Amino acid sequence: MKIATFNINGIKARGQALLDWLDEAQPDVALLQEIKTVDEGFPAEPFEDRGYNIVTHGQKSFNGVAILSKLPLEDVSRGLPGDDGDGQARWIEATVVGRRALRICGLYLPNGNPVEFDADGAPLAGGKFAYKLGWMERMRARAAALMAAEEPALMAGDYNIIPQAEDAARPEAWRDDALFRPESRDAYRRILNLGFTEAIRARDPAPGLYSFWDYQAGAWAKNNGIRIDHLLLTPQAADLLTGAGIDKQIRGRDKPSDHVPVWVELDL
DNA sequence: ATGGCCCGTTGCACGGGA
Repeated sequence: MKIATFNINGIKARGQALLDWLDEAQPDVALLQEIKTVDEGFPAEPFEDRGYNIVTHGQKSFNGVAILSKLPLEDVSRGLPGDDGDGQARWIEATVVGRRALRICGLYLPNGNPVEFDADGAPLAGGKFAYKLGWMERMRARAAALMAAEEPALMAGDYNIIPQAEDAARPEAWRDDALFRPESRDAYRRILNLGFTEAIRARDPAPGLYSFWDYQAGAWAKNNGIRIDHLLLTPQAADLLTGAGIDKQIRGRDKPSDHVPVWVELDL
């Protein structure tokens, strides 16, 4: 089973590019981020024509996540638990059943910029950096529950986290950015350290693997990229891992997203 | 060396992204 994550930066602007990639890559499951539409605005027909079931958790203009799956999706859950007042659509879960069941979480982790602190040196309450860190603590709680279930599960999406310096072409340029700040990377590692396997690094420890290139300043032409889209697997899912990759070539096409798809193959 | 983009909005500049 091939499972991919792809921040498409707007389903309305990226529909055809997404269809082209689906036709080539043939993922069984695609986790989408930044659909940037309400649920009713998702253009479902061409995806359903290709045999995909679709579940969405959208909102107007910003954010929004979705799951496309050639297998039936069961027990769909929308929103990250832990804050009923959080109106941002950044988390969706479902179970897909192949030879055995796999719980899948699609996520769009907050960017977190600008990084702001109060007079005591704590992340400024109400600010975007504090929202990011709070969201990650809520995610850690959900991740711990997945781990405790001792079943095949994965959490994949746009993490907006550069895990290590080798995940950026120019790490010094990101030093004070919310994607690379020590607080952000520590929060990511607290999740990882629950026992998850990050698929790309598990398969290929080489530096220079990226999943995002900014639209500005010729970043793609210079290969000035960062790796911020990740797939984290529980041990029971990691045992099934047979392949992982990044579809980098997508970034060189007309009207691309600034992210590219990242995928795993699981033997189930 | 520097700066360069793109998406959605009941838009016509701006917020948000990373």
